[in-house]
Amino acid sequence: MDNPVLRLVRPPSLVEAAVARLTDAIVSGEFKAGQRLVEIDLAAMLGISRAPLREALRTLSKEGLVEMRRGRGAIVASPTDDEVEHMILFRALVEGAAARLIAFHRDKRVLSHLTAILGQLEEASARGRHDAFLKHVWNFHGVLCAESGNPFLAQAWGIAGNVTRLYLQRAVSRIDLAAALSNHRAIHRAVCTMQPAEAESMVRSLIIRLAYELLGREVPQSIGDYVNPRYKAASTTSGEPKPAKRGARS
Amino acid sequence: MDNPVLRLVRPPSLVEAAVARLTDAIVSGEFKAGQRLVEIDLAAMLGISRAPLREALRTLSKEGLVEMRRGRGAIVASPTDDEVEHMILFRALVEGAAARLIAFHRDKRVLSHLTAILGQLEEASARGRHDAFLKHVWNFHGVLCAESGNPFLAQAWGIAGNVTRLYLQRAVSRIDLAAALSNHRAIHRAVCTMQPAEAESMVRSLIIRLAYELLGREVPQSIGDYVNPRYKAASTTSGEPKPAKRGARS
DNA sequence: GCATCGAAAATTGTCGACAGTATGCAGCCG
DNA sequence: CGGCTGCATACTGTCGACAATTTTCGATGC
Repeated sequence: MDNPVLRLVRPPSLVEAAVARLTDAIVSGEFKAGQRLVEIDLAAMLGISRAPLREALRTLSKEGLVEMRRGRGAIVASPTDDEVEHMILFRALVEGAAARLIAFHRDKRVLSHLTAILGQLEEASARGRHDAFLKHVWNFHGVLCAESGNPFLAQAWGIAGNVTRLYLQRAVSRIDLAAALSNHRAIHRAVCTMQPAEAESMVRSLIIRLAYELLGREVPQSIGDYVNPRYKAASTTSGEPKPAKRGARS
Repeated sequence: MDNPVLRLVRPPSLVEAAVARLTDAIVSGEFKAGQRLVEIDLAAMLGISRAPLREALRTLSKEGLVEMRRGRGAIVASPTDDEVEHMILFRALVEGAAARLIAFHRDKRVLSHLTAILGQLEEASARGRHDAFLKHVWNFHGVLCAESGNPFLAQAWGIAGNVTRLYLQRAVSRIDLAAALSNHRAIHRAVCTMQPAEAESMVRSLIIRLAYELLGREVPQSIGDYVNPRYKAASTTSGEPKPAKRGARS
Protein backbone atom coordinates (compact mmCIF):
# COMPACT_ATOMS: atom_id res chain seq x y z
CA MET A 1 0.00 0.00 0.00
CA ASP A 2 2.52 2.55 1.03
CA ASN A 3 5.20 1.07 -1.14
CA PRO A 4 8.12 3.46 -0.77
CA VAL A 5 9.17 2.78 -4.36
CA LEU A 6 6.14 4.62 -5.64
CA ARG A 7 6.36 7.58 -3.32
CA LEU A 8 6.81 10.87 -5.13
CA VAL A 9 9.63 13.15 -4.11
CA ARG A 10 7.89 16.34 -3.32
CA PRO A 11 9.55 19.58 -4.30
CA PRO A 12 11.33 20.99 -1.26
CA SER A 13 9.92 24.18 0.16
CA LEU A 14 11.65 27.38 -0.85
CA VAL A 15 13.07 27.63 2.65
CA GLU A 16 14.73 24.23 2.43
CA ALA A 17 16.03 24.92 -1.05
CA ALA A 18 17.44 28.26 0.07
CA VAL A 19 19.13 26.67 3.09
CA ALA A 20 20.75 24.06 0.86
CA ARG A 21 21.90 26.55 -1.74
CA LEU A 22 23.20 29.08 0.76
CA THR A 23 24.98 26.43 2.80
CA ASP A 24 26.76 25.35 -0.36
CA ALA A 25 27.62 28.91 -1.28
CA ILE A 26 29.09 29.59 2.15
CA VAL A 27 31.12 26.43 2.69
CA SER A 28 32.43 26.48 -0.86
CA GLY A 29 33.86 29.93 -0.37
CA GLU A 30 31.55 31.47 -2.97
CA PHE A 31 30.50 33.82 -0.19
CA LYS A 32 33.51 35.21 1.63
CA ALA A 33 33.80 35.14 5.41
CA GLY A 34 32.41 38.31 6.95
CA GLN A 35 30.57 39.25 3.78
CA ARG A 36 27.32 41.06 4.33
CA LEU A 37 24.18 39.25 3.23
CA VAL A 38 21.54 41.73 2.09
CA GLU A 39 18.13 40.09 2.16
CA ILE A 40 16.66 41.69 -0.93
CA ASP A 41 19.73 40.87 -3.03
CA LEU A 42 19.91 37.26 -1.86
CA ALA A 43 16.19 36.83 -2.45
CA ALA A 44 16.58 38.15 -5.99
CA MET A 45 19.55 35.84 -6.65
CA LEU A 46 17.57 32.84 -5.47
CA GLY A 47 14.41 33.97 -7.22
CA ILE A 48 12.31 33.99 -4.07
CA SER A 49 10.79 36.62 -1.79
CA ARG A 50 12.20 37.80 1.50
CA ALA A 51 9.86 35.81 3.76
CA PRO A 52 11.25 32.33 3.05
CA LEU A 53 14.74 33.79 2.75
CA ARG A 54 14.58 35.19 6.25
CA GLU A 55 13.53 31.80 7.61
CA ALA A 56 16.45 30.23 5.77
CA LEU A 57 18.87 32.77 7.23
CA ARG A 58 17.56 32.08 10.71
CA THR A 59 18.17 28.38 10.17
CA LEU A 60 21.70 29.02 8.94
CA SER A 61 22.30 31.21 11.94
CA LYS A 62 21.34 28.35 14.28
CA GLU A 63 23.76 26.13 12.37
CA GLY A 64 26.59 28.57 12.85
CA LEU A 65 27.04 29.50 9.19
CA VAL A 66 25.85 33.08 9.40
CA GLU A 67 25.72 35.61 12.18
CA MET A 68 22.56 37.68 12.61
CA ARG A 69 22.97 41.13 14.03
CA ARG A 70 19.80 42.67 15.37
CA GLY A 71 18.52 45.23 12.89
CA ARG A 72 21.74 45.25 10.89
CA GLY A 73 21.43 42.20 8.72
CA ALA A 74 23.35 38.95 8.52
CA ILE A 75 26.98 38.31 7.67
CA VAL A 76 28.81 35.13 6.74
CA ALA A 77 30.33 33.63 9.88
CA SER A 78 34.09 33.62 10.15
CA PRO A 79 35.34 31.46 13.01
CA THR A 80 38.39 32.83 14.81
CA ASP A 81 41.25 30.58 15.87
CA ASP A 82 39.94 30.71 19.43
CA GLU A 83 36.54 29.49 18.30
CA VAL A 84 38.18 26.73 16.30
CA GLU A 85 40.04 25.67 19.42
CA HIS A 86 36.79 25.44 21.38
CA MET A 87 35.32 23.49 18.50
CA ILE A 88 38.12 20.92 18.70
CA LEU A 89 37.28 19.97 22.26
CA PHE A 90 33.62 19.76 21.37
CA ARG A 91 34.21 17.60 18.29
CA ALA A 92 36.54 15.34 20.24
CA LEU A 93 33.80 14.75 22.81
CA VAL A 94 31.03 14.21 20.28
CA GLU A 95 32.89 12.11 17.75
CA GLY A 96 34.61 10.10 20.45
CA ALA A 97 31.21 9.18 21.87
CA ALA A 98 29.92 8.40 18.38
CA ALA A 99 32.89 6.12 17.78
CA ARG A 100 32.17 4.34 21.03
CA LEU A 101 28.58 3.67 20.03
CA ILE A 102 29.50 2.49 16.55
CA ALA A 103 32.20 0.20 17.93
CA PHE A 104 29.66 -1.12 20.43
CA HIS A 105 26.94 -1.94 17.91
CA ARG A 106 29.22 -3.10 15.10
CA ASP A 107 26.47 -2.73 12.52
CA LYS A 108 27.64 -4.24 9.22
CA ARG A 109 25.87 -1.67 7.08
CA VAL A 110 27.35 1.26 9.00
CA LEU A 111 30.88 -0.14 8.98
CA SER A 112 30.80 -0.81 5.25
CA HIS A 113 29.46 2.70 4.71
CA LEU A 114 32.48 4.11 6.51
CA THR A 115 34.75 1.76 4.57
CA ALA A 116 33.31 3.06 1.33
CA ILE A 117 33.97 6.67 2.31
CA LEU A 118 37.51 5.74 3.35
CA GLY A 119 37.95 4.37 -0.18
CA GLN A 120 36.87 7.70 -1.63
CA LEU A 121 39.35 9.42 0.67
CA GLU A 122 42.15 7.19 -0.59
CA GLU A 123 41.25 7.91 -4.18
CA ALA A 124 41.07 11.66 -3.63
CA SER A 125 44.37 11.57 -1.77
CA ALA A 126 46.07 9.55 -4.52
CA ARG A 127 44.96 12.04 -7.12
CA GLY A 128 45.88 15.01 -4.97
CA ARG A 129 42.34 16.40 -5.20
CA HIS A 130 42.26 18.64 -2.14
CA ASP A 131 38.68 19.82 -2.42
CA ALA A 132 37.27 16.35 -3.12
CA PHE A 133 39.27 15.04 -0.15
CA LEU A 134 37.80 17.80 2.00
CA LYS A 135 34.27 16.95 0.99
CA HIS A 136 34.75 13.24 1.73
CA VAL A 137 36.42 13.96 5.06
CA TRP A 138 33.48 16.06 6.05
CA ASN A 139 31.16 13.29 4.97
CA PHE A 140 33.16 10.69 6.92
CA HIS A 141 32.82 12.54 10.20
CA GLY A 142 29.19 13.36 9.50
CA VAL A 143 28.34 9.72 8.90
CA LEU A 144 30.23 8.76 12.04
CA CYS A 145 27.91 10.98 14.10
CA ALA A 146 24.74 10.39 12.12
CA GLU A 147 25.05 6.61 12.29
CA SER A 148 25.92 6.55 15.96
CA GLY A 149 22.25 6.06 16.70
CA ASN A 150 22.15 9.02 19.07
CA PRO A 151 20.26 11.90 17.48
CA PHE A 152 21.86 14.43 19.82
CA LEU A 153 25.32 13.52 18.62
CA ALA A 154 24.10 13.93 15.05
CA GLN A 155 22.64 17.33 15.86
CA ALA A 156 25.78 18.40 17.67
CA TRP A 157 27.77 17.46 14.59
CA GLY A 158 25.46 19.71 12.62
CA ILE A 159 26.76 22.66 14.64
CA ALA A 160 30.44 21.83 14.89
CA GLY A 161 30.63 20.26 11.44
CA ASN A 162 29.66 23.43 9.65
CA VAL A 163 32.23 25.51 11.49
CA THR A 164 34.77 22.80 10.69
CA ARG A 165 33.89 23.08 7.04
CA LEU A 166 34.27 26.85 7.10
CA TYR A 167 37.65 26.57 8.75
CA LEU A 168 38.97 23.77 6.54
CA GLN A 169 37.91 25.71 3.47
CA ARG A 170 40.22 28.47 4.61
CA ALA A 171 43.07 26.12 5.54
CA VAL A 172 42.63 23.71 2.65
CA SER A 173 46.03 24.40 1.10
CA ARG A 174 47.88 23.60 4.33
CA ILE A 175 46.40 20.12 4.68
CA ASP A 176 48.81 17.22 4.27
CA LEU A 177 46.64 14.69 2.47
CA ALA A 178 48.83 11.69 3.25
CA ALA A 179 48.91 12.43 6.97
CA ALA A 180 45.17 13.13 7.09
CA LEU A 181 44.46 9.93 5.22
CA SER A 182 46.58 7.97 7.67
CA ASN A 183 44.64 9.48 10.57
CA HIS A 184 41.30 8.60 9.06
CA ARG A 185 42.47 5.06 8.41
CA ALA A 186 43.27 4.90 12.11
CA ILE A 187 39.82 6.19 13.06
CA HIS A 188 38.24 3.65 10.74
CA ARG A 189 40.32 0.87 12.25
CA ALA A 190 39.36 1.99 15.75
CA VAL A 191 35.62 1.78 15.23
CA CYS A 192 35.90 -1.48 13.28
CA THR A 193 38.27 -3.45 15.48
CA MET A 194 38.49 -1.96 18.95
CA GLN A 195 36.53 -2.21 22.18
CA PRO A 196 34.10 0.72 22.55
CA ALA A 197 36.04 2.47 25.29
CA GLU A 198 39.30 2.13 23.38
CA ALA A 199 37.73 3.36 20.16
CA GLU A 200 36.38 6.43 21.95
CA SER A 201 39.72 7.22 23.52
CA MET A 202 41.55 6.72 20.25
CA VAL A 203 39.21 8.81 18.09
CA ARG A 204 39.17 11.59 20.64
CA SER A 205 42.93 11.58 20.75
CA LEU A 206 43.30 11.52 16.96
CA ILE A 207 40.90 14.40 16.43
CA ILE A 208 42.62 16.58 19.00
CA ARG A 209 46.10 15.86 17.67
CA LEU A 210 45.18 16.38 14.04
CA ALA A 211 43.18 19.51 14.68
CA TYR A 212 45.70 21.21 16.94
CA GLU A 213 48.45 20.44 14.48
CA LEU A 214 46.50 22.08 11.68
CA LEU A 215 45.69 25.00 13.97
CA GLY A 216 49.36 25.32 14.88
CA ARG A 217 48.79 25.46 18.62
CA GLU A 218 49.80 23.25 21.51
CA VAL A 219 47.17 21.02 23.09
CA PRO A 220 46.16 23.01 26.17
CA GLN A 221 46.79 21.64 29.64
CA SER A 222 43.10 21.65 30.46
CA ILE A 223 42.44 18.76 28.08
CA GLY A 224 45.97 17.41 27.74
CA ASP A 225 45.01 14.03 29.12
CA TYR A 226 42.36 13.62 26.42
CA VAL A 227 45.29 12.82 24.16
CA ASN A 228 46.29 9.26 24.82
CA PRO A 229 50.02 8.93 24.16
CA ARG A 230 49.73 5.22 23.51
CA TYR A 231 48.16 5.96 20.16
CA LYS A 232 50.46 8.29 18.32
CA ALA A 233 48.81 10.00 15.40
CA ALA A 234 50.63 10.42 12.13
CA SER A 235 52.33 13.77 12.22
CA THR A 236 52.06 16.39 9.51
CA THR A 237 55.34 17.90 10.66
CA SER A 238 58.18 15.99 9.05
CA GLY A 239 60.58 16.75 11.91
CA GLU A 240 61.15 14.74 15.05
CA PRO A 241 57.96 13.76 16.88
CA LYS A 242 57.92 15.62 20.13
CA PRO A 243 57.13 13.49 23.17
CA ALA A 244 53.83 14.11 24.91
CA LYS A 245 54.06 16.65 27.72
CA ARG A 246 51.77 14.83 30.11
CA GLY A 247 51.73 11.07 30.13
CA ALA A 248 48.88 10.29 32.51
CA ARG A 249 45.58 8.97 31.25
CA SER A 250 42.40 9.66 33.17
CA MET B 1 31.96 56.51 25.29
CA ASP B 2 30.25 53.18 25.00
CA ASN B 3 29.88 52.79 28.72
CA PRO B 4 27.75 49.68 29.12
CA VAL B 5 26.03 51.16 32.14
CA LEU B 6 24.36 53.77 29.99
CA ARG B 7 23.37 51.52 27.14
CA LEU B 8 19.64 51.38 26.57
CA VAL B 9 17.91 48.05 26.48
CA ARG B 10 16.29 48.05 23.12
CA PRO B 11 12.85 46.53 22.83
CA PRO B 12 13.28 42.95 21.67
CA SER B 13 12.08 42.16 18.16
CA LEU B 14 8.74 40.44 17.89
CA VAL B 15 10.54 37.24 16.94
CA GLU B 16 12.62 37.24 20.12
CA ALA B 17 9.62 38.11 22.26
CA ALA B 18 7.62 35.32 20.66
CA VAL B 19 10.43 32.81 21.20
CA ALA B 20 10.64 33.76 24.86
CA ARG B 21 6.91 33.64 25.44
CA LEU B 22 6.40 30.37 23.56
CA THR B 23 9.38 28.72 25.27
CA ASP B 24 7.84 29.62 28.59
CA ALA B 25 4.44 28.34 27.53
CA ILE B 26 5.88 25.02 26.38
CA VAL B 27 8.22 24.23 29.27
CA SER B 28 5.69 25.33 31.84
CA GLY B 29 3.16 22.87 30.51
CA GLU B 30 0.76 25.59 29.42
CA PHE B 31 0.99 23.97 25.99
CA LYS B 32 0.58 20.22 26.22
CA ALA B 33 3.01 17.82 24.57
CA GLY B 34 1.89 16.91 21.06
CA GLN B 35 -0.52 19.82 20.91
CA ARG B 36 -0.93 21.34 17.49
CA LEU B 37 0.28 24.89 17.05
CA VAL B 38 -1.83 26.73 14.47
CA GLU B 39 0.07 29.75 13.20
CA ILE B 40 -2.84 32.12 12.80
CA ASP B 41 -4.15 31.35 16.30
CA LEU B 42 -0.75 31.71 17.95
CA ALA B 43 -0.13 34.94 16.10
CA ALA B 44 -3.47 36.30 17.32
CA MET B 45 -2.72 35.23 20.91
CA LEU B 46 0.64 37.01 20.82
CA GLY B 47 -0.76 40.00 18.97
CA ILE B 48 1.64 39.69 16.05
CA SER B 49 1.42 38.63 12.42
CA ARG B 50 2.39 35.27 11.00
CA ALA B 51 5.76 36.31 9.54
CA PRO B 52 7.64 36.83 12.82
CA LEU B 53 5.71 33.96 14.38
CA ARG B 54 6.96 31.56 11.74
CA GLU B 55 10.53 32.65 12.36
CA ALA B 56 10.01 32.07 16.06
CA LEU B 57 8.62 28.59 15.42
CA ARG B 58 11.61 27.76 13.27
CA THR B 59 13.90 28.83 16.08
CA LEU B 60 12.00 26.72 18.60
CA SER B 61 12.21 23.79 16.24
CA LYS B 62 16.00 24.08 16.13
CA GLU B 63 16.00 24.13 19.92
CA GLY B 64 14.00 20.95 20.11
CA LEU B 65 10.88 22.45 21.65
CA VAL B 66 8.54 22.01 18.69
CA GLU B 67 8.46 19.67 15.75
CA MET B 68 7.76 21.11 12.32
CA ARG B 69 5.99 18.84 9.87
CA ARG B 70 6.33 19.94 6.28
CA GLY B 71 3.04 21.42 5.15
CA ARG B 72 1.16 20.26 8.21
CA GLY B 73 2.09 22.77 10.86
CA ALA B 74 4.03 22.52 14.07
CA ILE B 75 3.33 20.52 17.21
CA VAL B 76 4.76 20.74 20.71
CA ALA B 77 7.65 18.27 21.02
CA SER B 78 7.17 15.30 23.33
CA PRO B 79 10.40 13.43 23.98
CA THR B 80 10.04 9.66 24.24
CA ASP B 81 11.87 7.66 26.88
CA ASP B 82 14.32 6.52 24.21
CA GLU B 83 15.10 10.10 23.27
CA VAL B 84 15.57 10.96 26.93
CA GLU B 85 18.03 8.10 27.21
CA HIS B 86 20.06 9.44 24.29
CA MET B 87 19.91 12.84 25.89
CA ILE B 88 21.42 11.52 29.10
CA LEU B 89 24.60 10.37 27.35
CA PHE B 90 24.82 13.68 25.57
CA ARG B 91 24.35 15.75 28.69
CA ALA B 92 26.88 13.62 30.57
CA LEU B 93 29.46 14.37 27.87
CA VAL B 94 28.70 18.06 27.66
CA GLU B 95 28.30 18.86 31.33
CA GLY B 96 31.24 16.67 32.27
CA ALA B 97 33.44 18.67 29.92
CA ALA B 98 31.98 21.92 31.25
CA ALA B 99 32.76 20.83 34.81
CA ARG B 100 36.33 20.04 33.77
CA LEU B 101 36.80 23.52 32.33
CA ILE B 102 35.27 25.25 35.32
CA ALA B 103 37.39 23.22 37.72
CA PHE B 104 40.42 24.08 35.62
CA HIS B 105 39.86 27.84 35.55
CA ARG B 106 38.52 28.18 39.11
CA ASP B 107 37.04 31.58 38.38
CA LYS B 108 35.83 33.13 41.64
CA ARG B 109 32.87 34.85 40.06
CA VAL B 110 31.67 31.66 38.37
CA LEU B 111 32.08 29.51 41.47
CA SER B 112 30.16 31.97 43.64
CA HIS B 113 27.44 32.14 41.00
CA LEU B 114 27.05 28.37 41.25
CA THR B 115 27.14 28.59 45.03
CA ALA B 116 24.33 31.12 44.94
CA ILE B 117 22.16 28.88 42.79
CA LEU B 118 22.89 25.95 45.10
CA GLY B 119 21.56 28.11 47.91
CA GLN B 120 18.33 28.67 45.99
CA LEU B 121 18.10 24.92 45.46
CA GLU B 122 18.44 24.32 49.20
CA GLU B 123 15.76 26.84 49.97
CA ALA B 124 13.35 25.40 47.39
CA SER B 125 14.04 21.90 48.66
CA ALA B 126 13.46 22.89 52.28
CA ARG B 127 10.12 24.44 51.38
CA GLY B 128 9.14 21.51 49.19
CA ARG B 129 8.63 23.79 46.21
CA HIS B 130 8.92 21.31 43.34
CA ASP B 131 8.53 23.76 40.48
CA ALA B 132 10.87 26.35 41.95
CA PHE B 133 13.40 23.59 42.54
CA LEU B 134 13.03 22.52 38.92
CA LYS B 135 13.64 26.01 37.63
CA HIS B 136 16.75 26.45 39.76
CA VAL B 137 18.09 23.01 38.77
CA TRP B 138 17.70 23.92 35.14
CA ASN B 139 19.46 27.19 35.81
CA PHE B 140 22.29 25.44 37.66
CA HIS B 141 23.12 23.17 34.75
CA GLY B 142 22.70 25.99 32.26
CA VAL B 143 25.16 28.18 34.13
CA LEU B 144 27.58 25.27 34.36
CA CYS B 145 27.69 25.05 30.58
CA ALA B 146 27.39 28.75 29.84
CA GLU B 147 30.25 29.67 32.16
CA SER B 148 32.53 26.91 30.95
CA GLY B 149 34.01 29.36 28.50
CA ASN B 150 33.37 27.07 25.53
CA PRO B 151 30.51 28.44 23.43
CA PHE B 152 29.88 25.06 21.83
CA LEU B 153 29.16 23.50 25.20
CA ALA B 154 26.77 26.35 25.91
CA GLN B 155 25.02 25.86 22.57
CA ALA B 156 24.84 22.10 23.11
CA TRP B 157 23.19 22.71 26.44
CA GLY B 158 20.65 24.83 24.61
CA ILE B 159 19.55 21.74 22.73
CA ALA B 160 19.68 19.14 25.47
CA GLY B 161 18.58 21.51 28.21
CA ASN B 162 15.23 22.22 26.63
CA VAL B 163 14.43 18.57 26.17
CA THR B 164 15.47 18.05 29.78
CA ARG B 165 13.06 20.74 30.85
CA LEU B 166 10.23 19.18 28.86
CA TYR B 167 10.92 15.80 30.40
CA LEU B 168 11.32 17.03 33.95
CA GLN B 169 8.10 18.99 33.66
CA ARG B 170 6.36 15.69 32.99
CA ALA B 171 8.21 13.80 35.73
CA VAL B 172 8.19 16.60 38.29
CA SER B 173 6.09 14.75 40.82
CA ARG B 174 8.44 11.77 40.90
CA ILE B 175 11.50 13.81 41.80
CA ASP B 176 12.99 13.19 45.24
CA LEU B 177 14.06 16.70 46.22
CA ALA B 178 16.42 15.60 48.99
CA ALA B 179 18.28 13.15 46.78
CA ALA B 180 18.49 15.60 43.89
CA LEU B 181 19.78 18.30 46.24
CA SER B 182 22.45 15.95 47.53
CA ASN B 183 23.56 15.20 43.96
CA HIS B 184 23.81 18.85 43.07
CA ARG B 185 25.81 19.53 46.20
CA ALA B 186 28.17 16.84 44.99
CA ILE B 187 28.45 18.43 41.55
CA HIS B 188 29.11 21.78 43.15
CA ARG B 189 31.78 20.28 45.39
CA ALA B 190 33.38 18.58 42.39
CA VAL B 191 33.88 21.74 40.35
CA CYS B 192 34.96 23.75 43.39
CA THR B 193 37.44 21.36 45.00
CA MET B 194 38.55 18.68 42.56
CA GLN B 195 41.16 18.33 39.86
CA PRO B 196 39.65 18.96 36.38
CA ALA B 197 39.78 15.33 35.27
CA GLU B 198 38.21 14.12 38.51
CA ALA B 199 35.49 16.76 38.36
CA GLU B 200 34.62 15.72 34.82
CA SER B 201 34.47 12.06 35.74
CA MET B 202 32.39 12.77 38.84
CA VAL B 203 29.87 15.07 37.17
CA ARG B 204 29.46 12.70 34.25
CA SER B 205 28.86 9.85 36.63
CA LEU B 206 26.40 11.79 38.78
CA ILE B 207 24.33 12.93 35.82
CA ILE B 208 24.07 9.45 34.38
CA ARG B 209 23.13 7.86 37.71
CA LEU B 210 20.56 10.50 38.61
CA ALA B 211 18.99 10.57 35.15
CA TYR B 212 18.74 6.82 34.69
CA GLU B 213 17.27 6.47 38.13
CA LEU B 214 14.57 9.01 37.30
CA LEU B 215 14.02 7.31 33.95
CA GLY B 216 13.71 3.94 35.66
CA ARG B 217 16.15 2.15 33.39
CA GLU B 218 19.46 0.45 33.91
CA VAL B 219 22.61 2.20 32.72
CA PRO B 220 23.33 0.48 29.39
CA GLN B 221 26.49 -1.53 28.91
CA SER B 222 27.65 0.73 26.09
CA ILE B 223 28.35 3.56 28.52
CA GLY B 224 28.54 1.58 31.75
CA ASP B 225 32.11 2.63 32.42
CA TYR B 226 31.12 6.29 32.29
CA VAL B 227 29.71 5.70 35.76
CA ASN B 228 32.58 5.77 38.19
CA PRO B 229 31.71 3.53 41.13
CA ARG B 230 34.09 5.36 43.45
CA TYR B 231 31.65 8.23 43.65
CA LYS B 232 28.33 6.80 44.67
CA ALA B 233 25.46 9.15 44.01
CA ALA B 234 22.72 9.57 46.56
CA SER B 235 19.98 7.15 45.67
CA THR B 236 16.32 7.98 45.34
CA THR B 237 15.50 4.34 46.06
CA SER B 238 15.54 3.85 49.79
CA GLY B 239 16.49 0.18 49.49
CA GLU B 240 19.94 -1.36 49.40
CA PRO B 241 22.30 0.27 46.94
CA LYS B 242 22.99 -2.20 44.15
CA PRO B 243 26.69 -2.71 43.40
CA ALA B 244 27.94 -1.46 40.06
CA LYS B 245 27.88 -4.06 37.31
CA ARG B 246 31.18 -3.07 35.74
CA GLY B 247 33.94 -1.70 37.93
CA ALA B 248 36.59 -0.58 35.44
CA ARG B 249 37.28 3.06 34.89
CA SER B 250 38.52 4.27 31.52
C1' DG C 1 41.94 69.58 8.12
C1' DC C 2 38.88 67.15 11.25
C1' DA C 3 34.94 66.14 13.92
C1' DT C 4 29.86 66.88 14.03
C1' DC C 5 25.40 67.17 12.38
C1' DG C 6 21.49 66.11 9.37
C1' DA C 7 19.05 64.66 5.38
C1' DA C 8 18.67 60.98 1.93
C1' DA C 9 19.27 56.31 0.68
C1' DA C 10 19.49 51.65 1.85
C1' DT C 11 17.99 47.93 4.49
C1' DT C 12 15.52 45.42 8.02
C1' DG C 13 11.07 44.48 10.67
C1' DT C 14 6.33 43.73 10.16
C1' DC C 15 1.92 43.21 8.08
C1' DG C 16 -2.21 41.66 5.27
C1' DA C 17 -3.54 39.01 1.29
C1' DC C 18 -3.57 35.29 -2.14
C1' DA C 19 -2.51 30.58 -3.84
C1' DG C 20 -1.79 25.85 -3.11
C1' DT C 21 -2.16 21.92 -0.15
C1' DA C 22 -3.90 19.08 3.74
C1' DT C 23 -7.96 17.83 6.61
C1' DG C 24 -12.54 16.59 7.75
C1' DC C 25 -17.15 15.53 6.45
C1' DA C 26 -21.12 14.27 3.73
C1' DG C 27 -22.80 11.46 0.21
C1' DC C 28 -22.47 7.35 -2.69
C1' DC C 29 -21.52 2.63 -3.95
C1' DG C 30 -20.76 -2.02 -2.84
C1' DC D 1 -23.13 -1.20 7.41
C1' DG D 2 -18.28 -0.17 5.95
C1' DG D 3 -15.28 1.95 2.81
C1' DC D 4 -14.34 5.01 -1.09
C1' DT D 5 -14.98 9.55 -3.55
C1' DG D 6 -15.40 14.28 -3.95
C1' DC D 7 -16.25 18.71 -2.04
C1' DA D 8 -16.05 22.42 1.57
C1' DT D 9 -13.03 24.10 5.03
C1' DA D 10 -8.82 25.16 7.41
C1' DC D 11 -4.25 25.94 7.27
C1' DT D 12 0.41 26.57 5.49
C1' DG D 13 3.64 28.58 1.89
C1' DT D 14 4.66 32.59 -0.43
C1' DC D 15 4.43 37.25 -1.95
C1' DG D 16 4.50 42.46 -2.34
C1' DA D 17 4.06 46.67 0.29
C1' DC D 18 4.61 49.79 4.14
C1' DA D 19 6.85 51.37 8.53
C1' DA D 20 10.92 51.80 11.34
C1' DT D 21 15.67 51.71 11.74
C1' DT D 22 20.42 51.94 10.30
C1' DT D 23 23.93 53.51 7.20
C1' DT D 24 25.87 56.66 3.97
C1' DC D 25 27.46 60.92 2.54
C1' DG D 26 27.70 65.71 1.98
C1' DA D 27 27.37 70.21 4.43
C1' DT D 28 28.72 72.91 8.35
C1' DG D 29 31.38 74.79 12.03
C1' DC D 30 35.59 74.76 14.74
